[in-house]
Amino acid sequence: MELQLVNERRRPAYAAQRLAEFAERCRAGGLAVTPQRIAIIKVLLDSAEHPRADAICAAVRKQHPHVSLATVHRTLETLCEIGEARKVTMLHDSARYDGNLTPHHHVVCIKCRCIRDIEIPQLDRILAGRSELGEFTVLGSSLEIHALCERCGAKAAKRATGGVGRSQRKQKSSK
Amino acid sequence: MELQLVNERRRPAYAAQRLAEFAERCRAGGLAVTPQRIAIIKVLLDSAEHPRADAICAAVRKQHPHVSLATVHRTLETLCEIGEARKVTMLHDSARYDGNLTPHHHVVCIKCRCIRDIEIPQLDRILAGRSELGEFTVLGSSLEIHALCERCGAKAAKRATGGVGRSQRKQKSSK
DNA sequence: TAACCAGATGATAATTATTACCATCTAGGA
DNA sequence: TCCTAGATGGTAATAATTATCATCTGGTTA
Repeated sequence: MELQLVNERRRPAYAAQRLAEFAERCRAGGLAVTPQRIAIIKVLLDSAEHPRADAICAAVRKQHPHVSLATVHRTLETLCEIGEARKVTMLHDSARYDGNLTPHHHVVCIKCRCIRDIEIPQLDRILAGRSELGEFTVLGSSLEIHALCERCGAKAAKRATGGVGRSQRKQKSSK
Repeated sequence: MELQLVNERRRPAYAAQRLAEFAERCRAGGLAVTPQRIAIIKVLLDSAEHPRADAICAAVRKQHPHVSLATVHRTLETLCEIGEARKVTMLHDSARYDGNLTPHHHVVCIKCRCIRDIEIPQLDRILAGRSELGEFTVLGSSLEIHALCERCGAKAAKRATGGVGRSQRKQKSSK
């Protein structure tokens, strides 16, 4: 299977392009274009580290020392909501455990966060043949499929048809 | 690609088997076999919910009302270390963000938790063709490859050869 | 251009999950 | 049966995130 580390040399051009489009995309998503948001997306686009909120905040503060950590947290979530960023750690809220040791993967409902096991023997076979990846020594892997479960899908469909038309972005997942 | 939800009917037999082997496996892993550990693995094996520590604790307390939540947290981590359980949320400690919106996946070092992007166009193509999975509506997916980065792999190798031979289980990741 | 206001921010308190600590207990070997 | 390394319970401490709220400002409208 074709499988390779992303070339870091592509980053500057990609970041520049995304930054150029950022203001327009904010407006499209119904967001004000603030200096904080621009500073935060800039740091994120320039980083290869998949950083945490505190690291982004520290980097932003080099230019804008007044920025609040709460703003950074809020902004990152907001950017994810309008699709300008992606949270790598979908289920980071709390640790979840699995007693099933047989090779398997997971489907996760993005709303209620229920998880079910899935089997993909073909994928397991392909990955079992890989022991290194660039400078990394491969130990294992796990595919996480993001989905809506039956119940949450039904709710979303009902809201879409019978809804009162209020801003969709406001809907928070019911933890 | 073969890809299906795991059949829940298999669980009872699997759980019984694992439970029967549990004491022996604890000893093999250098762990005492305590009533708490047995109660915790039993709850975990009987659950399809990929539960959190507090849910496991609540279930355990139905039989052993005295069990501490701290013990449940510790035990779950310990079970993962000897390979009797698996943490679904490898990177749950804190949220990590990514500004790269092009389809890609991640390699994660299990020691230092550094993350690098990888591309697997073939996998993306396969998954893009899937819009439902049992009762789930598929939205996206993310493969997480667990690995050792160059630096951490080198450290581990040095410890293995020149080490003082103390219990490997004790080594905690340096956050 | 000026005035307005919904939404954004900063500062800080509150919450939540997890880990640290330590006195006590116990599994399992001598 | 005795002993001790390791396990546990109870609780304090920590760390990440979210909530709250007074203030501010981007962007629309008059």
